[in-house]
Amino acid sequence: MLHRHNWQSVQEEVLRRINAREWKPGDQIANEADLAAELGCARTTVNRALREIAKTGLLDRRRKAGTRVAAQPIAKATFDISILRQEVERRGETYKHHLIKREVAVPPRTISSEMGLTARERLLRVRALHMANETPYALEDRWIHLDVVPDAKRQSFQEISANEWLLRQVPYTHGDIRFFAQNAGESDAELLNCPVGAALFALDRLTWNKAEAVTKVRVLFSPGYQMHAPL
Amino acid sequence: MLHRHNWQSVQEEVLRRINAREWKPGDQIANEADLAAELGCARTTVNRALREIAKTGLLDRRRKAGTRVAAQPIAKATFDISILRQEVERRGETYKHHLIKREVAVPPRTISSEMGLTARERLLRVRALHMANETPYALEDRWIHLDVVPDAKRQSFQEISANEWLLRQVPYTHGDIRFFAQNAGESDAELLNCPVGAALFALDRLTWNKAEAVTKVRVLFSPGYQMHAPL
DNA sequence: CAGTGGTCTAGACCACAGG
DNA sequence: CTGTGGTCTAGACCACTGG
Repeated sequence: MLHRHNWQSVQEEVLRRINAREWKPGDQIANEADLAAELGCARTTVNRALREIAKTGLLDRRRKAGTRVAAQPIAKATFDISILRQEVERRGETYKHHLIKREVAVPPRTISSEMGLTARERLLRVRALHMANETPYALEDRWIHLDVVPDAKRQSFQEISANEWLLRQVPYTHGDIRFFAQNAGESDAELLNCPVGAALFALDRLTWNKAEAVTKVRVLFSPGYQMHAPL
Repeated sequence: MLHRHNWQSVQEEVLRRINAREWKPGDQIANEADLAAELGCARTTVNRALREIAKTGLLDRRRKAGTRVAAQPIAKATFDISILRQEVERRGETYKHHLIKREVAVPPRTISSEMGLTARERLLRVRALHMANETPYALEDRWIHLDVVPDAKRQSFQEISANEWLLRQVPYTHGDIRFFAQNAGESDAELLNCPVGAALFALDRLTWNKAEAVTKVRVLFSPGYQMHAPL
């Protein structure tokens, strides 16, 4: 083994050994210094390679305990969650959106408690239908916390969708996203032009700016929608 | 601005500036050397901080062109895809699984073409029901390429599920995962103990070892299942 | 307490791509 | 051609934690 002088080739070599079962699940592998000596590079380089592998879940690293091949590999899939318009246009289709409703209202209890608000607080609700090539693509139902995003009052969300406006204009610190399946209700079915009861892919997304909830959105996708990622 | 001597605090400071719109979407920011001088640390440290931010999609970096705040932030959500047993047990529930079928058969055309096989090649098919606290959790329908995983012939998959055995024993180089929604068919409904037509969260997963397909699996989850991730 | 990973530093060279 | 990020190196100190 000679001259692994960059971290990618060190990574390749380590992955090869794991793959070939030279290092088996649960095994402790050589420490960074030894591995660096063996491969003929600096410890920093080995560190980089192993750190990146550990992030994928294939290695388990702890000070003093050393580095081990994960006994139970956990696959991590990373999905890009972009603006709906981009998603449609990247597929070479024509994007449009229609505003269905825009009102200030008191949300259901479940929403206000998720967002950490009092039960009576009024939020801006925006519903919109996103289209790809003139056919329904996704149905957006959003609640916006006006105390956090006062500018939203002055936005009609006709020219630009709430989805796009918020992502562009409003910073957030963290959030949470959930994927699930849901049967189309009557109004969903009508808007998405699909049978009542059709299985719809859905997501709920809640974003925060520090301790304050910014917006909560549910998106229902037309039947046939798939979300995919490399593994 | 003094003494940002570790990459996490450099990262915090950069994120703060983006968040506070001191650096706006599309703006080019200071180069690494200048930033290092300003913050009082080595360039390497700034590099680490910016590299990590760029991986989340919030910065766009190119040699010579410099570093810019992403004009259209793309959120990346990372999901842990673990063994079903672990998923159940982590929720504090009791896991069991039942083998429904184990046979060698010719798969449908769609499967064999996805896996890059000739239409007549025979694969091992395993269907199993995964249970949490004695109630159905997920239904697994799997095809295994026996040329790549000959050991699978000797496994009954009664003691250990195919899901777990493969992830533990069989290495793969890459794969692809898809999430979607699907209405429960009659046999799905019977096995999962849910109404026919219920919206089920589903995933298809195809894994490869270099150029050879290892296994293709479809998992249907019981109604109510959610997959979530931080953002 | 001592072994291991985590990180920082200063300096260097290189690869890429903008102008 | 030249500015920028990408990386490597040797050496150092530190933080954590297992034994």
